[in-house]
Amino acid sequence: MEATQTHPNLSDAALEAIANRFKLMGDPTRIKILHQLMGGEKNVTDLVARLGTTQGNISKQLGILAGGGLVSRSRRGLNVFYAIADPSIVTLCETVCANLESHHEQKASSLRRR
Amino acid sequence: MEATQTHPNLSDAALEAIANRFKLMGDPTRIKILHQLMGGEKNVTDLVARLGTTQGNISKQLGILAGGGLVSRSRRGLNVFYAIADPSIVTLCETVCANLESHHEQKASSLRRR
DNA sequence: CAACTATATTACTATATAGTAATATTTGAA
DNA sequence: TTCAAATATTACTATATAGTAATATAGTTG
Repeated sequence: MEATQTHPNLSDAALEAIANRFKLMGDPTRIKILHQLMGGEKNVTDLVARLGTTQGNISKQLGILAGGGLVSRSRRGLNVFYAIADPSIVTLCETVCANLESHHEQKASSLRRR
Repeated sequence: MEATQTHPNLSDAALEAIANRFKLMGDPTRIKILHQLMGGEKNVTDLVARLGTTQGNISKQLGILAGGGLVSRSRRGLNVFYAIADPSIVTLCETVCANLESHHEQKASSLRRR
């Protein structure tokens, strides 16, 4: 017998759900939206002003994020405010971030080579 | 003055790097490969047997993962063994996993509605 | 109501890429 | 060498989707 596994054994369906979550976060515009929302809820116009793309595209990407349950939507008058619906998003970004930072020196030195 | 921010302020380049990491993990086949590698290093033939796709595709996806620094490659004789090069991958999957699980009851009950 | 603002949707284009089949390369053994 | 096994690469197809421009819808105000 081997040592007990330290990682969960996941079904294909579970793995596909996981991949889908990452996919939602795997687009620059959507990550930038999420990053803005980490500073608090924002309406569409605000996001359009902060990011460099069209209103239609922001609405579209927000729709995709909302569809995946990553952000919540709440209308107040003319405005629709979006907010991060799942705090684990922040954790995920922090984890990746920490990792990218720790590879910086390494990457810089590899660029220095030759 | 507002309270100090609890989230990092990231450059566009950093956000794009983060998105790229998520993108690499945002494909079912690649996540399944990573999941297999969580059980220990595997060679290509082994992965082909475990997952349902062609050898060429597995090699291709492994190349993409290796290019992104997510897996390492080491040849031993005729075999090439791949292993997870970045333990944070496991953390990321666990974080998503925990979250999907906590939404199960909720999702099930919403299906039950009507 | 009409006019206006904010957001969503539609139709479209262009691009990226997952998957496949076939072939090439690499390595070890006879 | 020649052969066989394992892996990588190439050329291709089909599909998904990010982005855009234009239009539609929803809500507000006069």
